[in-house]
Amino acid sequence: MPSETSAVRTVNRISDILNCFTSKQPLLNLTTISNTLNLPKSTCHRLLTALEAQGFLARDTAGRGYRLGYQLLYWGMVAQTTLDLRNEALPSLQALCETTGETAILSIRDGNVGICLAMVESSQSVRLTMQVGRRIMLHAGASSKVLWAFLPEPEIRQILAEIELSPVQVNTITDREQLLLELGRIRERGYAVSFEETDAGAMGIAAPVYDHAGQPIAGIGIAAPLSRFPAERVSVMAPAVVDAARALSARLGARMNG
Amino acid sequence: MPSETSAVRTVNRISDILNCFTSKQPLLNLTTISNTLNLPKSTCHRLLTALEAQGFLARDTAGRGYRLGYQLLYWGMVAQTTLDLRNEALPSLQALCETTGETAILSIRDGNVGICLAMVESSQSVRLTMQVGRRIMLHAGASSKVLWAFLPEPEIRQILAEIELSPVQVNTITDREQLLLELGRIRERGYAVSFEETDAGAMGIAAPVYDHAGQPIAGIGIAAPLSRFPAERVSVMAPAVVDAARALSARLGARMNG
DNA sequence: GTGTTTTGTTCCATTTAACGGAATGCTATT
DNA sequence: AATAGCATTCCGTTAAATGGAACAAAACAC
Repeated sequence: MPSETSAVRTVNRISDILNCFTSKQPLLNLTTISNTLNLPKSTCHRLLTALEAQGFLARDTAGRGYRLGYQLLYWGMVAQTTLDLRNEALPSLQALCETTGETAILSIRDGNVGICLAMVESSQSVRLTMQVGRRIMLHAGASSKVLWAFLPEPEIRQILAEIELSPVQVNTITDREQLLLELGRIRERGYAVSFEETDAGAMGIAAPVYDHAGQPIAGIGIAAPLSRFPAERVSVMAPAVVDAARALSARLGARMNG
Repeated sequence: MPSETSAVRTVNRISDILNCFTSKQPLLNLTTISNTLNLPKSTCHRLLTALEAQGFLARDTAGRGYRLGYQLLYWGMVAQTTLDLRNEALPSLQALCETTGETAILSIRDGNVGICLAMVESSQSVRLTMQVGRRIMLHAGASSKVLWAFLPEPEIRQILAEIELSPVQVNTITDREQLLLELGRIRERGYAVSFEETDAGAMGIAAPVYDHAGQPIAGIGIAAPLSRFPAERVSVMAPAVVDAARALSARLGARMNG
């Protein structure tokens, strides 16, 4: 599944190599990577050596394989601290977490994936967990759906055509028609809701955040265990989420119509 | 200052480009990068476009420039969760923070720079702050000095010859002879101490962590405001730091001599 | 310990993919 | 409308990356 569409092949290859590493597969050796990407061993070896020299990768202590390097840690840190959206959002998340008592999440769309940009965890012992930086699929979960429900129709159709609707949990929407209708409902309602679309025993509510140009650029929401959050409670808590999103939008310079 | 020594030029260039971005200079445009690296604009443009396509970089909302992309956030996250040293160290840091009441830091050496790998912040209102992933210079601060004080002599001399001893704070050691002597003192004492070498009004204590092969691979230490930590208190608190380092080493499979 | 397989590393002739100078296009700014 | 400061595209050239194959080093089996 090597990626295409890029002006410099080497960049794609590097990206492909880095994407071989996941939390579940943190340690890979030359042969594995070479096979996965259908890259000749010598080519792969040369790239890996170069990546290691620059700190993209590091050899495991025992020398048994490669892992992601500390340089990525550093760049990730710089990326994080320089995202002004994130900085602006932290107070809103904090407030949202306090008023609802649940984990508050800021998500953004990057192409056809969502990313958790920031998070404030509920202090309750039973709580939903997320990791900053984690990629999420656009079709499942309130924080994901809200990221594209408010885009212009053509863009929505474009994304809908491109993404894969793999089932994640019992209620994941896997039908394109259904999903399109759901996005419509989200627009009407002004916020997205999900029950067990991504995690068993979990639900979520999320509302869109707009930038100064009026473009939907992020989603702010909460995730809670079902046990504490029956469907009836959604309409009670949703306003808090919508308000938080609106407040953040305002802080980013968005002008609300009406 | 483009880096050399790597098998694939493109990898170096990518690394150089990414390193143009810092917390202080998060937003850069084509011309700036092109000038900084002495790279022809067209070449630079092609690379930037490719990097953007793969998520290494992202265009600023207003389209005025490039910033580090979310993909780096993701890779950074994966790197962080897969570093077993970090996972092993967190309990030690937590304990150290509790017994001393100060911010506890785990640092490692990556070539000629140190990196803050993990941190547990003191709950005191006046406290030292660090950021995970931040790069630190090897010659200033206890957590830095301890990273190479216990290396074999030739390696120490090698590093000493390569690094630049720029003054950071009032007490930063900027003389190579002095620094060599200081490293000797650290070896004798078994831990490193610093007073205002990196931050005004701050001090630090750090001890070496050894891996299963007996190699010094990390440093564990505390950083505190001077107001709370006069020189007399060092000898009282140092054992706690040394113990934490020793405990972590043991957990990593290091066998202590004696 | 010896043979065998697997994995990692180096070599080098070939060719393609990256290169970069120059021309063009696009926005702001005055 | 003119200018300046950028960003983008073009295309002939060439060096830089390529990858098959040979070699080396572990890891494994017996």
